[in-house]
Amino acid sequence: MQPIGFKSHDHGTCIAHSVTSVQKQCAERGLQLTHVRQRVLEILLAKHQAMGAYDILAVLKAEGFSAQPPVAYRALNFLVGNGFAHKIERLNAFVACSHPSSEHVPAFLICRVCENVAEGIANLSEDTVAASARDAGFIIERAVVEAEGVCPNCDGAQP
Amino acid sequence: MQPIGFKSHDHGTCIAHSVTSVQKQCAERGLQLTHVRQRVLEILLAKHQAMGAYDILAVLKAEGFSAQPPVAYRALNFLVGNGFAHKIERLNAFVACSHPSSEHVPAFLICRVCENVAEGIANLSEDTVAASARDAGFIIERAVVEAEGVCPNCDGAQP
DNA sequence: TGATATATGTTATGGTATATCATAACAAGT
DNA sequence: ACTTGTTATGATATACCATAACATATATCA
Repeated sequence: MQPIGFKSHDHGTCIAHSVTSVQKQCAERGLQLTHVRQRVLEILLAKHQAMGAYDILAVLKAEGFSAQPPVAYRALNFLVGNGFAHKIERLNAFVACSHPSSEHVPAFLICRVCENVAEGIANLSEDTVAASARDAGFIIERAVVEAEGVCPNCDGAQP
Repeated sequence: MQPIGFKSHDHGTCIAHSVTSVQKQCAERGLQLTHVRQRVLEILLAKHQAMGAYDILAVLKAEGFSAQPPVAYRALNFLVGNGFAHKIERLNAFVACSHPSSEHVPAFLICRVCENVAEGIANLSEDTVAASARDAGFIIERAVVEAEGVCPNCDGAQP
């Protein structure tokens, strides 16, 4: 599967499709995609840059939502916990999931110049990581790959 | 290569060997392994659990070092920047590197029960991650794998 | 309806990290 | 000796990230 995020595409339909997909999954799984939760998802979808909780909070505030930190964190925890968004630990920031319909190990390609983020999929089960874990008797429940580097748009433009 | 950290071993010699190795590398590479830096490395080596900067700071303080946050962060940045330690983003914490003599993509196996951490080595270049990056034209400069799960010592003991 | 669970509002606080400015220590050039 | 460059420390303040705790409201279902 291809990472998205470093190619131009139609954000409008991209956002609409993702929201529809998440709504459908919530309905199927008995999850409540409340107003705030959906709005936070949309805010994340509107960028391919990772957003900090306080950035999101600022947007919510401008729209008249209550804007104490827990409001953002609760919505983010809902989205992350159900696979609709991811937290990028390296940046203490969040992104909407690009592949929300399937279980996967996300691999983030983080451009250190423009700070855009693309999400790919890692296949750790065929990596030395899986062998290490097996040898050690360690059971992997969740995993993430975070790679920092330079995206094609910034390569050459800036060192 | 095997992860270490979930097997018992002789910490005393483990620490001594690591410190000697790092001292040697610093000498070769013209890096100054100052008193604080070495002490922080030793503090990290003394555990296989990740330590927060403020945990380290508390130890330093007890030993009479100056104990403002930048003291710990500067030493940690030196160690991380030169490959002698790693930061585990998921925990906002630091561990001494288990393979300080070679460039590698570290893969952390983090036990969510006992919070011990083992370090293995990932081979992303043969993972789908490398293909994704290549397709996207993204140049990976640094990467890390963080896996959360249950270690062999905790499996069965606690759900 | 009433009982239970889930979601939100709000205040306060805890934990992590860095910016900034000042100083020390030492090496190297003039 | 004097200046300059460089690297490491000391110290203060503040920015930034995240959650605890408790009250209130809304949904869901027996």
